[in-house]
Amino acid sequence: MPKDTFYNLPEEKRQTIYEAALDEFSIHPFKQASINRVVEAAGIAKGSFYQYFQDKKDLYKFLVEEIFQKKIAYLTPEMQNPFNMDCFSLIRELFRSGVRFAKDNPKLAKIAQHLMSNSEKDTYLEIMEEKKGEGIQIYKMILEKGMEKGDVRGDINLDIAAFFLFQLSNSLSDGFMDMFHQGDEAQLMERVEDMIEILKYGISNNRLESENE
Amino acid sequence: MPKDTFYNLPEEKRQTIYEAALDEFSIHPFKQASINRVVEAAGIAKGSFYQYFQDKKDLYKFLVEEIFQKKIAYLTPEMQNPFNMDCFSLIRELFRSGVRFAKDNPKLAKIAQHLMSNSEKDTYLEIMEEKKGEGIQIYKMILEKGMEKGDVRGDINLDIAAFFLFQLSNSLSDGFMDMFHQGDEAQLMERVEDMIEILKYGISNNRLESENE
Amino acid sequence: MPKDTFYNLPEEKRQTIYEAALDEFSIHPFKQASINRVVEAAGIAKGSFYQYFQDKKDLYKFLVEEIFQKKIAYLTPEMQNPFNMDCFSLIRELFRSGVRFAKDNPKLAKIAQHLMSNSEKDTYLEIMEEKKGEGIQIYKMILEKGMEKGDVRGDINLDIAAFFLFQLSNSLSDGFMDMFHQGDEAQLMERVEDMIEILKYGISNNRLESENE
Amino acid sequence: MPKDTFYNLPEEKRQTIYEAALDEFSIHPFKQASINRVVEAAGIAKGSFYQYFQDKKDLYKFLVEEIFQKKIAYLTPEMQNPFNMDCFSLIRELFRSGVRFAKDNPKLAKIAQHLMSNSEKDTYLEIMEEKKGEGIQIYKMILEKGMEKGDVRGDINLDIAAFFLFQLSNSLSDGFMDMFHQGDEAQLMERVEDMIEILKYGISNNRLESENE
DNA sequence: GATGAATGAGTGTTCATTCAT
DNA sequence: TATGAATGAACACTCATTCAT
Repeated sequence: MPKDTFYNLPEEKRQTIYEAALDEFSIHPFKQASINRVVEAAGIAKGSFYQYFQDKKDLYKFLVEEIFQKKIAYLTPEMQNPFNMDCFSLIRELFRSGVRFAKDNPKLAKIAQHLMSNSEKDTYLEIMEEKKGEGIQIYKMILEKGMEKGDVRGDINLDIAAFFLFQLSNSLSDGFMDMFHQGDEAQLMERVEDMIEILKYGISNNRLESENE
Repeated sequence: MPKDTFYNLPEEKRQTIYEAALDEFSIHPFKQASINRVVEAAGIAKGSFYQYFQDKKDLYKFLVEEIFQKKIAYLTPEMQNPFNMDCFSLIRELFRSGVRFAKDNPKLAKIAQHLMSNSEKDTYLEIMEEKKGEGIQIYKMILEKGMEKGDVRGDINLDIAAFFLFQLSNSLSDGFMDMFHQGDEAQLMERVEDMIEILKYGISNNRLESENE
Repeated sequence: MPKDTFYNLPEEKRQTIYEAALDEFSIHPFKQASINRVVEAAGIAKGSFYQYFQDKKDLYKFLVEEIFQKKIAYLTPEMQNPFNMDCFSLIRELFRSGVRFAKDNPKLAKIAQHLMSNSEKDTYLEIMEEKKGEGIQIYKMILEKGMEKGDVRGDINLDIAAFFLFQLSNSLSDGFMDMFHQGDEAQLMERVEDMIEILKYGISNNRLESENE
Repeated sequence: MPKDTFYNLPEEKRQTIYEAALDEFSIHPFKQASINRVVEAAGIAKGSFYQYFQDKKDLYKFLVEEIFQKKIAYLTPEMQNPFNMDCFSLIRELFRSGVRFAKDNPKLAKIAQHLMSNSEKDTYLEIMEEKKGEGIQIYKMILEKGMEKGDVRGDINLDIAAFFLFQLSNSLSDGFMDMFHQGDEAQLMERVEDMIEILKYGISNNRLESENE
C-alpha cells in the first residue's frame, strides 16, 4: 500500500529504496528495523519516505506483499490446478518451490521468517488480517483431498498432520538452508526428498499393523 | 546470575519483580523488552533494578535458566536413564513433558520460543554458549540409538529426522497449544499421540515397499 | 566532522550551538561535559543535536579542529618558512602567537588545555591519532636546527629542553594569563620576553664556564 | 578529615579501603571516580563508606593530605632549614625529592597530577582553600633568597621564573617519568641535572652580555 | 513532489547519597 | 557500628513522525 508517489518514482530510485528496505528488514525484525537507516541507505530525505509510504508498517506490508507475489511466481505451472495433482507431489512441489524461493530471495525469505516467528505475533496479526486462512489451512485442504483420493491414511489426525507440514514448510528457508548445504540446490532438493520420505512412511522400522495397538 | 541482593529480597518483592519480568519478556523478544516497563510494573526504582541484576541480559539469562530448571523438573523419573528406554517412548515423553511445561508455565514457554525463534539468533548464541550441544543434537543422538536398536529405519536421513523432531518440539508450546484446545491436558496429550503416530508411520496410505522407487 | 545539517543551519543558530558547546567544554573536560547541558543552553532538542553531530566525540573533534585552525591563523606571516628564522625568534613567535590566541579565544584555549592535560590522555589519543607528531617533537626539531646553526649550546639535553618548551607553551593559555595581568596584551608580551630571556641565559648569576664542573 | 570511625578501623581494613581509593582516584579524576567501584573493590558496604567519610570529597581530601604528608617525608634532612642551602641545591633537592616520590608512589603522584591539571580547578580550589599559598609562592621565596645571596641574576622576572619552576616541578611525576626511562632512578636523576643545568645557564650558546640589547 | 530540520519520548545504564535495620 | 536496599536524576544516544519551505 505505498502511495502513488512511490510508484511514480523513476524505476531506479524505487529500486534503491526497495533494496535499502530489504536490507534493513531482513536483518532486523519489524520493531527493530529503523526507518532512519533505510532512508540513509537509500539516500533519500526523511520526509520523502513519508511521501512514499504511510508509515513504517506501510513499508513492511509492501515487502510482505512482495513475498507473496514472488512466492507464487515460484510455483510450477502444473500447480495452477493443484487438485489434479497427486497429494504428495503437490506437497513436494510446495516444498521445492519454497526452497527455490529462499535460495533466490534470501532477504525476502528472512523477512518471511521473522514474520512467522511469532515474536512478531502482534505485527503479524495486524498485517495479516486480510490474508486470513493462509498457512495451515492450505495444507489441511491438501491433505483432505489426499485422503479422499486414498493417498493419505484415513486414520490420522488431519489437523496435526497439517500443523506438521506447516511447521516444516516454515523452517525451509532459514534453519534448513543454514543446516543443509545451502549453496547447492541439488543437495537441498535431495533433502526435500528425505523430508517427504519421512513424512510419508515415518521413521519406524516396523509396519503399521504389527505395531499399532 | 542475579546479584545476591536479588536473592536477599523478601520473597514477595522478588516474586513481584520476577513476574513483571516474565510478563515483559514473554510478550517481547529480548531486544524489544524494556527494563523501564519492568521496573514500572514491579513498582521499583530504576536504580534498584541494577542493584539486583548486572544488566538487561543478566535478567534474561536468569529467566532462561529458570526455563531450563523447570523444564528438567517436568521430565518423568524414568527418563533419568533415557537410553534404557524405547526410542519412541523417549520422544513421546519429551514431547509430553514439553506440553505439560508449556501448560503450567505459559510465559516461560513463550520466552523459550522467542529464544529459539532465530530472529534472536545473536542473543541466543551469546546466552547459550555455555549450554552448547542442546537442541538438535539431542534428537540426533536419540535417533541414532533407535537405529542401532532397530526401532528406527536404517534408510532415513538422520539429520533431517532430527531437524523434524526439533522443529516439532519447539512448536509444542505456543502454536500447538493455541491450536489444540489448550485448556485440556488430556486432549493435548492425545494430540501428542497423533503426532508420534504420524512420525512413526507417516501419512501415506501405502506401504513403503510398494511405493519406494 | 559535524554533519552537513549543522553547516546548513542558519548562521545564528549554528553560532548559538557553537557557543553553548564552547561554554560546556571549556568548563568541563571531555568526559564530564554534558550534551544535555549543551542542548539546554543552546535551546535545541536533544534529537536535534544528534542530527548535527555524530556523537559527543564528534562535537569535541569539531571544537579541537577549530582550535587548530584558529591557532594557525595566529602565526605571523614570517613563520611560514620557520626554518629561515633564528631559533629563538621562532620560539618567541610561537609563544607570542599562543598568548594572542589565548587572549582572543579564552574558551578554546581552555579546551586545548584540558586536552593536553593528560588527565584526558585516552581521549587525547583517540582524537589526535591523525595529528600525530604534534607537540614536543616540533620543539625538538626547532632546537636541533638551532644547535646546527650554533644558536643553541651543543652540550644540553635536547629532549629535556624540548620538554621544557612544551610545558611552558602549554601553560601559556591558562595559568599564565590568570597570573600575569591577563587583560593587557602588552604586558603579557613583556612576560613572554622575560620567559625567553630566562630560557636563553638561565637564572644563574654566574657564567657557565666558571661554574660548570 | 575522615571520621573517627575510619581511624578506629583495624589497620588491615583501613589499608584495604585506602588502596581501593588509591586505585580509583589515580585512574580517574575526581568527578569520574566512582565510590561504587571503591566500595566494591574494598569489599565494604556502601553504607560503611559513609560512616568512615563524610562524602566523596572527604575521601579525596584524605588522599590529598596523604600526598602532602608523604611528599614532605621525601625531603632530605638538610632541607629542614632550607634557607641555609644554596638556592640551586635547594631546587635540585626539591626536584629530586619530587622524582623519588613519584617513583615510589606512582598512584599518589597521578592523583596529584589530576589535581594540578586544572581540569579540576573547581575541585582543586574547594579542597585547597586551606592550603593557599602552596605552590608557586614557595618557588618565588626560594628565588628571592637566591637573589639576595647573589646566586640568582638580579635582572630576571621573579614571577616568571617561579612560574617556570612550578610548571617543571608539576611535570616531574607523569610526563617526565613516562618520557625519561621511568624505571631507572639513576637516569631520572641525571635528567633532573640536565634540567637544572638548563635552568641555570639557559640554552643559548652566546653569553649574556654580547647578546643582550 | 521533495526536502531535511525539529521534536520529545524512549533506550539501557551509572551515580552519590540516605536510612531503616 | 555495620549493613545494603532504595532512590531518582543524570548520562549518551535513537526513534518514528511532522511540517514549513
